[in-house]
Amino acid sequence: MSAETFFVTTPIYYVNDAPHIGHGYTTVMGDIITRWHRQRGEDVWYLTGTDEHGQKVLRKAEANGVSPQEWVDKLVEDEWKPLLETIDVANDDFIRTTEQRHLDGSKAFWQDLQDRGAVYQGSFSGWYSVGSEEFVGDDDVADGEGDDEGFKVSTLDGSRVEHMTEENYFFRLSDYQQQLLDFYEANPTFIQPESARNEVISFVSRGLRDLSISRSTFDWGIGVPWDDKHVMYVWVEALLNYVTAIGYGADQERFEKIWPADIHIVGKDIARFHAVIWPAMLMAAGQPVPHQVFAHGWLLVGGQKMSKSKANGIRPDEIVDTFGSDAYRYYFARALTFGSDGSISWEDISARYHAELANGFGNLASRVAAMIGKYFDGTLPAAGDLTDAELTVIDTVAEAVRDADAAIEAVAPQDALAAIWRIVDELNGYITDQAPWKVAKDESQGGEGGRLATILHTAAEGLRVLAVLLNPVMPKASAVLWDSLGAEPALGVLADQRIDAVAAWGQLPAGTVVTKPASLFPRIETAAE
RNA sequence: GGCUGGGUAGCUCAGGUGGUUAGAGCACACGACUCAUAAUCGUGGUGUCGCGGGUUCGAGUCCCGCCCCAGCUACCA
Repeated sequence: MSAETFFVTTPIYYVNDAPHIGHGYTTVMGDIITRWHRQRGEDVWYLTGTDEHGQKVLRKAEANGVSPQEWVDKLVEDEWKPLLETIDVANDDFIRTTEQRHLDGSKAFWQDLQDRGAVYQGSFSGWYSVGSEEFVGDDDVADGEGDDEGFKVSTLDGSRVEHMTEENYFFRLSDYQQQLLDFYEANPTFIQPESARNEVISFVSRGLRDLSISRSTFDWGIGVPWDDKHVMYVWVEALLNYVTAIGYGADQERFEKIWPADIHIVGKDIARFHAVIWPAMLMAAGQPVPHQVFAHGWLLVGGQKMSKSKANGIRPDEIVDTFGSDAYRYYFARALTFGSDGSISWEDISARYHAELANGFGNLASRVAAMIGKYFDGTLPAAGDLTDAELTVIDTVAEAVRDADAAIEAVAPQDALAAIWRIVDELNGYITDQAPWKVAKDESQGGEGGRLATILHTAAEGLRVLAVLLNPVMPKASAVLWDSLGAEPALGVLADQRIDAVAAWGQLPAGTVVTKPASLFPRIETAAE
């Protein structure tokens, strides 16, 4: 058996357009899950990338008077890779489907399918739009009206369609219906959440048809290895990125170490490709199937699905420019139930930023550091005897850590953050109750091991835990906090702090240099709109 | 049409297998405090739980019917 690698993927994004907030959402969630697992000490690999073949890209490039390769190169460099910087994503790899490794790997995979008898040559017939030069799904065809009376038209663009038949290659998807159903039955968490699982099972139960997996009417794609008149159907080719990126057909040892994927994060619109076609292809190729496909919901703005055509999109860099990447990451993880549709709004982002990040967490870090500076000249004092108040803090922290970890295990980042925030609330309450500023007026309670020292040490320990737990979600602020606690010299690099060890109390040694950081989340007075 | 999910306080949402006066956060009001980012802490009200029936000692939670929203019902990705 292969060594365990926790392999997380996002879909590879179709480069037809510029990235929007939904792409950022998917990628951030994958990043949060990845970073958390990394801090559990697991061997983790996080893959994202771009899908660059297909007729739409070809036509877009032609319309812009450049070659498709030039077109995708520009989009990837100018739009897609910068997005990762913008939202502070630490992916381990970025695969482009125009890369040689993907070309080679895809051909190897196809050859394996062919060798195993999973592919045959047949004819595909369907409605073809001459105007847009592509096949149109049956559901997108309607009777024409007016000038198109008597003809069938595409409801997508109104162009006339005609029934056409094309020779191409087919994948024997129909052979896998029962295997898939058995697999879903035996692996209840393979497709999550339940709503997505229901739909997939319902779909497969109705029967599967073989899938045409090549095209011969254009050539912007990867050639079928034994027949260069055909290119691979872009969807099938795109799915292969998950294996071509990790050495399929080229580096067997590496491939076996990383594959299968532990979680494919996808939007619910593409759940079926990942939960039906993809495992069937892997079964056909004799490869293990992924552990889980997690389908997240839509982002709704004003109750409507966000889209460019509705002009209700909010650009990722717009949010990041105003609130920062940490707040972007926090907002999507905290405010939405991963897997369900959820409402977002600028007002809500701003409200949560101020209430939860600035007033709640940021101010907590600020007040603790300020008092250690004021009462102990910035040197963390040793705690004295613990009272029930401290024990309550310690218990709250331990329980929150357990709950947060369990929530990540269940792919519920919103619950993890809710659990972590119990620590923020507990600490703010604890400090107000203990009123160290009053204790400080009593000479007898000062000094190392005194009551004042105990309170501030406890608060600092709480912040230490928060920095560790929030690092996967808000790496920038967590790093600032870690630094302000003077934790690194004693405890090491923040990213190396383990989740399973974080709750152990008293890790910050006395004598640590605590400095008051610039505001973690300064209030945004100019929050317009 | 069929199937899936949802319709719960002003807003965003929790509410396994039915059980005391239906919850959280935000917002709002009042009070406390002053270490802190005019931050923090405490207290407080509000809900025809989509509509109409039914089962039950008892239903947001089960059954029937209906209304509304979203999605799926394969080759645009």
